[in-house]
This record gives sequence, structure tokens and C-alpha cells, in this order.
Amino acid sequence: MVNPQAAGLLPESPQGAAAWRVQVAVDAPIWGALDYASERELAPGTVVRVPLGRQLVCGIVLQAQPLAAGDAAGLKLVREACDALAPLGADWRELLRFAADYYQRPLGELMAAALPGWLREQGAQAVQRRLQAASRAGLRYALSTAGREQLPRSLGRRSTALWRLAEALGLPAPRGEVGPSPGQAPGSAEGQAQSESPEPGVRMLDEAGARRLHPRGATLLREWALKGWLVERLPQASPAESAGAALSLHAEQEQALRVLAQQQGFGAQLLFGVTGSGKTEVYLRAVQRVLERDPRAQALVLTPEINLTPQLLRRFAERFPGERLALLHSGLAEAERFDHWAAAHHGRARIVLGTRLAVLASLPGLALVVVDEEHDPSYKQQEGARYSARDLAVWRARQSGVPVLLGSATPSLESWHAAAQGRYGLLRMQQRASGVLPRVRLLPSHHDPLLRAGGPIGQILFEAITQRLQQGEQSLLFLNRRGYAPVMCCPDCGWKSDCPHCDAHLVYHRNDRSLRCHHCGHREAVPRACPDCGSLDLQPLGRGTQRVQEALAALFPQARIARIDADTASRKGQAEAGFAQVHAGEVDILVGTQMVTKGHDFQRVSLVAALNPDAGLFSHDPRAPERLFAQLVQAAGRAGRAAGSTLAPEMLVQTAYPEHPLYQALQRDDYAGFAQRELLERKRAAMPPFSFQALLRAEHAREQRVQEFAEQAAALAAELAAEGSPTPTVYPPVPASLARLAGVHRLQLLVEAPRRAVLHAFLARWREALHALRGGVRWAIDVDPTEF
DNA sequence: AGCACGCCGACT
DNA sequence: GTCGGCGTGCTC
Repeated sequence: MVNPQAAGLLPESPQGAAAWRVQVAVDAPIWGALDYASERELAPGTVVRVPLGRQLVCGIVLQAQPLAAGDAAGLKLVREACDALAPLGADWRELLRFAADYYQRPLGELMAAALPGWLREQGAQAVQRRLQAASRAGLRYALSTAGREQLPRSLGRRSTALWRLAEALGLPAPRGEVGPSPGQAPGSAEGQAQSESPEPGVRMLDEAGARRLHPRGATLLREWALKGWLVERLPQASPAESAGAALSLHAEQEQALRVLAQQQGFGAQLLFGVTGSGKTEVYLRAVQRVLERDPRAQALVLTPEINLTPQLLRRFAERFPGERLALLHSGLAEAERFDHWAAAHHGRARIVLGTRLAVLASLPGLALVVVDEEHDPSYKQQEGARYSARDLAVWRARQSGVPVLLGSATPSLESWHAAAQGRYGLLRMQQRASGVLPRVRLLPSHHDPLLRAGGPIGQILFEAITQRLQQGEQSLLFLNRRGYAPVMCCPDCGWKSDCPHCDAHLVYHRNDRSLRCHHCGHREAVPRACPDCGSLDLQPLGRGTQRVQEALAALFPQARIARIDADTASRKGQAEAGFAQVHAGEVDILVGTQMVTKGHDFQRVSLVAALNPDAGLFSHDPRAPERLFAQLVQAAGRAGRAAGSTLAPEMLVQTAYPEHPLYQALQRDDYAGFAQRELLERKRAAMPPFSFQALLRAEHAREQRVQEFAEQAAALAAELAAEGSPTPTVYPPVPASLARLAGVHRLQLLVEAPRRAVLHAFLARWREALHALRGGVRWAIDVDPTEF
């Protein structure tokens, strides 16, 4: 017999006690799991910390199998298992496996990304402490069978105060010793401990109640729970409280909810509702319904990044006063996000409201998925694992056999197509619950005297704003460029202010006389003279929000003008402060970027104007038109919510192409017509949703390196194609939309297949081959790309 | 991703 | 003669 210690094994190596081999998906870009040894069996889904190289990383147990004695050679020991956290469920693991596979990312890395960062970095003890300390409000304890037997022995006969606690939990007091004071049921202490319970004879007690019965009550409950004497119970649903506003629904809402109520199991419904048609109310009712039916049910509500504003949150909080809401978005502090995540994971929060990252949360009781503004581009992650939260939401709903509700006034073409094919149900809500839809007017920019004179707004827009000023109503103007002017230019030699690191112009910011790159953050002072020819006559070219604001101030000297864009909103809360001013009526004209068209319902805005949004019409990005259409519809929705405005709400579009079909459809409020046209175009060009795409993005500081890599990648693809079997079309490498960004050269290869399975099979093999390429080029595959 | 190992340029 | 650059490969 060889003594393993005498054999000189390292301390980290398993000793004789290690009897299990566990497969762990580790937080590192490693394809496939790594094997570790463990002294005890670890359930799949257990969060562990394992040594990797010379560091300690977070991992998820995928499997554990018994280890024959002596077989542990070469395996390192699992350092620590996070027992305080319930193992991640099989469905969660399956979801992540699917996502990793589909988006061509390493499983461990994606799993780690789906966990709150705090959990990844903290040790098991810290997690346990935090879980215990985490607001346990509402969590109740009930006696377990073990507790029923063992607690009396532990308490003995003398500990009167402790017996009071035990009694509150439903343990009969020892005969003749202590008992409840007559007339005072133990559970009724200040109404905190509840005697009603799902099972007869079971009493429940929460920490607040326990503290009233015993100074150490809360601690004791936790200790007993850790010993297994108590079980944790979720708070009961409180249907009476959550009945919500007795708001009456209009016919279309009723109809939508009827359809949803009839649905059994999985089903995707596209809720196609104009701005103000009351989509949120439908979400609220649908959530309410699933929560009432099952005390364990959870609803996942996804909203675009920008939309997770207090408004939506407040509506949910008010409608479900008895429910714990979990909030998941990147704005939360790390530890706080862990609390919310854990509340969802342990089923304590039954409503989970979050941005795209919430789609990867652990939701053991998932019963309904809602995707608000499902067309919103922010659902597609644009770095790291480039997943589409909307698509994963649908997959997840199917996996769990629950309904998914996709809401939008301007659905994505993918969803619209799915509805046309009958894969999704279509619920229409074309009737505005309050206010009227604004009239859309297209203002041709040629021949306009004011515009020709170099002004930012034309005659009709000028008059429209003047009217608003006279009536004390507000106007909202937006354009896509922030800063003062998009570029500085030398009229003598044609020099333009270009970024030294990117293929982009430097934007002129007048307030601090700087030139800034909006892509890499580069910043420099405006040169006194042209760097090329020395001319002193450098001119700002074009118009940004600052310049428009300035020009408006000259045109309307009496008006109060505010600006909201990424520059004014640089500090947290500044944008909100600006919006608050508008709400308070302290602003007559609001100028901004797209930011101002999202998330806020202004009560006194009766005019919205888009200043020259034409760039979206002729972009190289095939999705630019649908984004433009959605933005304009969204913006139009900001006008005309007001009931009290005297002027008819209007949306004005100042454009060089008033005849363009996109604008014509907008004017007719004809999303369906627009979508049909776009889909026809997509079909002719064999583009999604009529084909399936992936993009290989590659970058390197040296242009030649990327070029070589791209050529090799193309060659590998050709080899794979030569091996037969249906193969996608691989287009030649082209420069990315910003060919040079922050000093890095970027190329991309588009891959397109008629069927998803073909694309997928190809990608898996291609990725593996690409992995062997050298040259230090950073690359990633973007499946279902939305930006080109 | 980190982190070490390894092989070629400008410095005490 | 070394310090350090990044290019390459590995992590159970």
C-alpha cells in the first residue's frame, strides 16, 4: 500500500478522502469542462471555487461520479462549494448549454457571465452570510419533521422563552410546564406570526415575529433552519391585495387577455399595440393571473435598457404590493444585484423585472415571460457573448412550457414574420386608451427659405413651435448628432477633423472648444489654424444638438430651452433632472438625441419634430430602416398623450425625401405596410428572417494581421465547404463599419445559410478550425448579427 | 481570461 | 552581458 502523503502529493492534490470526480464548467474561455476531485458528492448546479492554474475561479458543477481509489491522480481538489446557495437547476443548465452552443461561446464563461459578479468573486462564507442577512422580510419558517422530533429535546424543560418561540411554530408545549398565556395565541404577536398555512396544523413564523417573542429570536430561527429543524416557506400570495386598480379594460385589452388566459403551455403572442394602447396593463394582468394560480409561479419581465425607468417599476410595485420584486440590470451595485438574483433563484421574488441580462437568471418557478418593446436593439448584447435576450426569452418559454408575450408598437420583422406564419399569435391593440395619435406631417427641406438660409428648422416647424409657445405647450426636437457640429472643416484646403485612432470625424464641442471622438473618447483642443494649410478660417460643418439649441435660442429668445443628450447626461441622474424640469413645465423646448424619445411620457408636449433623420434611409446596415421607423413611431408617441392640450398633437419630420415609402408609411400610421415592404425586400435579397446569418468579427492593431487572418478564415470555410454537405455562403472579408476603432483594425466575414441547422453545423466546425489559427488576432462569431 | 515560458532588441 | 517585449500555449 502506498501512502499518498508519503508519495509526496501536493497539498492541493486529493488525499485518500477524495471519492468523487466532478466535472466543472469554469469561468474561463475554455471549451468543455474540467475535472476536479471532491471529498463529497456535489449536486449538478452547485457553485464552486476551483484552482485553475495559479488562481482560484468560480465554476458550476455539471456532473459528479464516484472515483475509484487512487484514480484522483492529476486532479485538483474543489476548494469550496457554495452550499448556502441552492444548486442551479437542470433547466437553467440546459438553457445555458443551449445558449453557449447557439452563440458559439464557452459554457463556463457564459455560465459565469449569467451569475452576479459578486457571487463569482466572493467565497462560500461571504455568500452564506449575505444570504442570511439578505432582507428576509416576508420569509417564514415552519417546523420540519426533524424539528418536530428534535427541537423538544434540545429545548429541555426549563427554557421558557425558547418554548414560546417553539410554540409559535406549532410545537405543543410540554405538559404542565410552560404554555401559552391564556387568550394570547402565540402566533398572533402583533399579527406577525401567521397561523394560517398551506398545510393543516403547520404554523409559520417570520423573523420579525420571532424577535418579538425572544431577543435572539431571529438568530435562533436561522440556526434551527440550518440544522434542518425548520423549513423556509415563501410568503403566500395575497390575491386580495394584488387585485390592483379596478381600472376598466378596453375591448382590445380584454380580447388579448382572453386569448392569453386560454393558452395552455408554451405559446408566443405578439402584442402589437400602438403607443398608449395600454400594453403595460396587459402585462400586469397577465402576470397577476399566473401568480394567483400558483404560489410558486414566477414571471420574468424584460424591458430595454433605457426603459427600466421608475415609471414601469412603480406600476409593478403598486400593482403587487405584497410581492417581492427582483430587479436585474447593470446599474445595480454588485452585492445588491446578488440579493435580487438570489431572491429570484430561491423563488422568493416572484416578479423579476430586468434588462437583457435578466433572461439568464435562475427562475425555478418560471410561469410567464414578457418582453416589452421586443423590437428594441438593446436586447442584442453587442460584446462578449452576443446573445439576443428576446430570442432566448422565447426559447426559455418553450423550454418551460409557458407563455411568452412580446409587446411592441413596431415589432421586429422577425416577430412580425413569425406572426404572419402563424408561429406566434397576433394580438392587436390599435386603439389608444388615452389621448389621440399625433398627426404626422412630412416637411420637405428643399426650397425652404429658413433652411436655405442655414437655419436648423424650416418655416413650418418654426410656426408650429411659435404656436406652442403662445399656448404654453411644449415642443420636443430630436436629431441624431450630439455635440455642436459633426466635423470641423477647412474651407481653403478641405482638411477635416479626423480621429487619429478611428475612421471617424472628431466632433466639435463648442462649450469647451474641444474636438472629440464619439467612438474612442479621444479629445483634443480645436486647432487655431488648419494643420494642413495654416488657414485661420476653420468652420464647423453640419449641426449637432448644441448648435441647434444655440440657433433656437436666437430664434426664440423668450423660450426656455433645455438639452438632453449623452453630454448633458454624463453624470448619473442628470438626465432625470432634465426630464423632471420638462415634466414640471419649466421648459418650453427640449432638444436632444434619441434619448428624449424614450421612456418618458410628457403631459404637455404637443409637438415632436425629427430634424433630418434621413441617414437611416440609405445606410449600409440593412436594419437601419426598421430602426428608423421604430424610433419615429416611438417619438411620435411622446406627443399627444396630454388630454388638456389645446393644439392638436403633431409629429413633424424635416426631411429631404418626403416621398420615401418609409415616411409615407409613417404618415399613414401603417406599420403593417412598412413591414410588408421590408419583408418583401428581405425575401428578395434572401436575408433574415428568410435566411440565417453569422458574422465573424476579427480585429488587430496591425491591418495586415487581420487581413491575413480573414483570408485564412475564408480558406478554412472553403475547405469545409469542399467536404460536401450543405454549406452556407461565406462572403469575402470586408472592413467593419468603423474599419479602424481606437487604433484597432476590424474586418468581418458574413456567413449566410438557408436553414439554421446548416449554419449551426458549419459554425461549430469553423470555430474549431479558427481556434488553431495563430497571429494574435482577436475574433468572435456573432450569430444572428443585428449590427454590421 | 490570466499566467508562465521562451526567444530577440536597447540598456545598467 | 541582462531587462523586457509580445507571441504561444495551458489551465483538470
